[in-house]
Amino acid sequence: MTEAADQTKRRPVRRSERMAAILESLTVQSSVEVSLLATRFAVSEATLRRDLGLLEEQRLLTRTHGGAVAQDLAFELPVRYRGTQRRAEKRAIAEAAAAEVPIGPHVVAFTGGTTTSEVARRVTDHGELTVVTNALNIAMDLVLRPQVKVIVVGGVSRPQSYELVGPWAEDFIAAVNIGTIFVGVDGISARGGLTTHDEMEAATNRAMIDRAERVVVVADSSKLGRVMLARIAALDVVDVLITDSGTDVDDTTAEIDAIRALGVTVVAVTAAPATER
Amino acid sequence: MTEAADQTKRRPVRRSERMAAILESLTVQSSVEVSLLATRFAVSEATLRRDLGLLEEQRLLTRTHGGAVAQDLAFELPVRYRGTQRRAEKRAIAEAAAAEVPIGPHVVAFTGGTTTSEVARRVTDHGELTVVTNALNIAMDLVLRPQVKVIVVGGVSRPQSYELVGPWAEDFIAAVNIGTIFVGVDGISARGGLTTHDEMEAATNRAMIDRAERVVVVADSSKLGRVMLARIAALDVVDVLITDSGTDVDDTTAEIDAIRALGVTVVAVTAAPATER
DNA sequence: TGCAGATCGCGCATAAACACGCAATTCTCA
DNA sequence: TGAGAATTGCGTGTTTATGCGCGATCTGCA
Repeated sequence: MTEAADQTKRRPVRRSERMAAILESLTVQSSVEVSLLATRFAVSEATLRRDLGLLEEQRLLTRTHGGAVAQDLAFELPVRYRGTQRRAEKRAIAEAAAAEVPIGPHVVAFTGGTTTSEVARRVTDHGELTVVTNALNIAMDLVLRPQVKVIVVGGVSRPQSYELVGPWAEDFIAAVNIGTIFVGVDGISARGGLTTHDEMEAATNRAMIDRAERVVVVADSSKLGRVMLARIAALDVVDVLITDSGTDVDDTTAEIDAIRALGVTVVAVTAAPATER
Repeated sequence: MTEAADQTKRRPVRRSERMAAILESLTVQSSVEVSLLATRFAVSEATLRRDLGLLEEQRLLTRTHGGAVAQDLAFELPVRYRGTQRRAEKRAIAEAAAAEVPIGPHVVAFTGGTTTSEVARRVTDHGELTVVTNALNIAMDLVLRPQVKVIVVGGVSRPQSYELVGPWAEDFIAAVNIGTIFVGVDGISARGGLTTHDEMEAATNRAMIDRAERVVVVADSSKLGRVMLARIAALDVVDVLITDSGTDVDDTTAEIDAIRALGVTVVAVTAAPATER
């Protein structure tokens, strides 16, 4: 498990990598030591203390004498540390999703999730937009872009997910009209519809969908056929599903066909090959 | 338009290709180095930094020293948007502000600003709290803490300031009850009251103040006696002002006395013993 | 409680990485 | 073919990351 398997890097490891590695260690180990980390990364202990200090400042761990221990929250890493999985797929999906947004002024909405975050970044490259979202991380990303007007749906934040949910969120949403919404889900299937693991999130996402003219679901192929606890909506509200043609072709295509049969336009992208064009 | 005309390319490696390749590396690698990329593409490091700069501008990655990391695992300090000015003062003010919050469950609110952001961090070190804020950066910071319940006021984000404002924000606020609110201002004076440079912000802040039982203003001494365009409220709504005893003692104390005369409890902290650089 | 050793925080020095402006080159388009 | 724009490399001064050494602080043990 400890792929701390020393690569015997003569060269010291850069700060960003060190910090990521430290956090990852803490998800399996619950505590780390300054001296060991210093050896592992081939840097001085002073430098390592600085790293730990920075991480502590962000509340991602707690310093102790001789090292650091995990913060409760470090077990469920926030979005930005979870993103490494299926990144190529997400990116390809995001490219395709950008094509769903018409040129010119338009109101686009995003629910939370790593895939939707990626989509949000791509989509907002293309001109002036108004964006509605209940995901804090997406809002933070977009707020710096002058050509994008960002409307954040108020509400209560579920820890671990940057999403704002609850009755306040739903009241807020009722006052907004959305052109195209990009929905991230934990599961999508012909039988189960759109599902997610959290019931509050499901209700809020449903409210947003109800206010949208056009519903686009973005989900990598691992979500296909999966059914989670909370149902967001049935598939008949969905206009388009953008996914990737995963590796296990059998199940994937079967499920895609079933979804198509329900009237959903399915776009299956191929995750980035060696190079594009 | 530039890269649309992607025709024959036999020269080294062009910018658009480099950028595509960099992004692709990041889908597999999570971090890249300037020096290695420069070698790989046979261009100078200066050019590569420019590439990375452009990509960062589009939020497709995050620069680090010596390279870049994929966007979703960038760890930056949320409150970066106004450097290190008067950091010692803000810190000292934040310490004092933490004392204003009673032990035990309590609803605390924060408006936007660098000082309030610092206060929010300190205050939430001390146990269980419910936090209401219209500042995206504060929300992002606190959402990581399991012991804090974060309620974000929905609304439209003003560019450059992470603050959510507007009529939607005010409607939202009307449904919330606040115990103690920490207000950041651009100016505070006996004559002008609490002021800020943006009128939307002023209205939203005012709405939050109206819902609070206790109003604490946090402002470093450079704000004392200043009057900006938009008035948030008169001083009679303020219970406490926390500031620092600045360098030019004459003006500062005069203004503080005037504010005290209006019934405001003024706490003037001394900026950190540590040297400021 | 008091002591020894480990750990820490902090300031300083150094080297790497950086941003910026300028000039030379290459490319685009008419 | 030539003018204008974009791209690139280099040199400048500035910022950032790192390692070392000092005195202060903490941990563990008697």
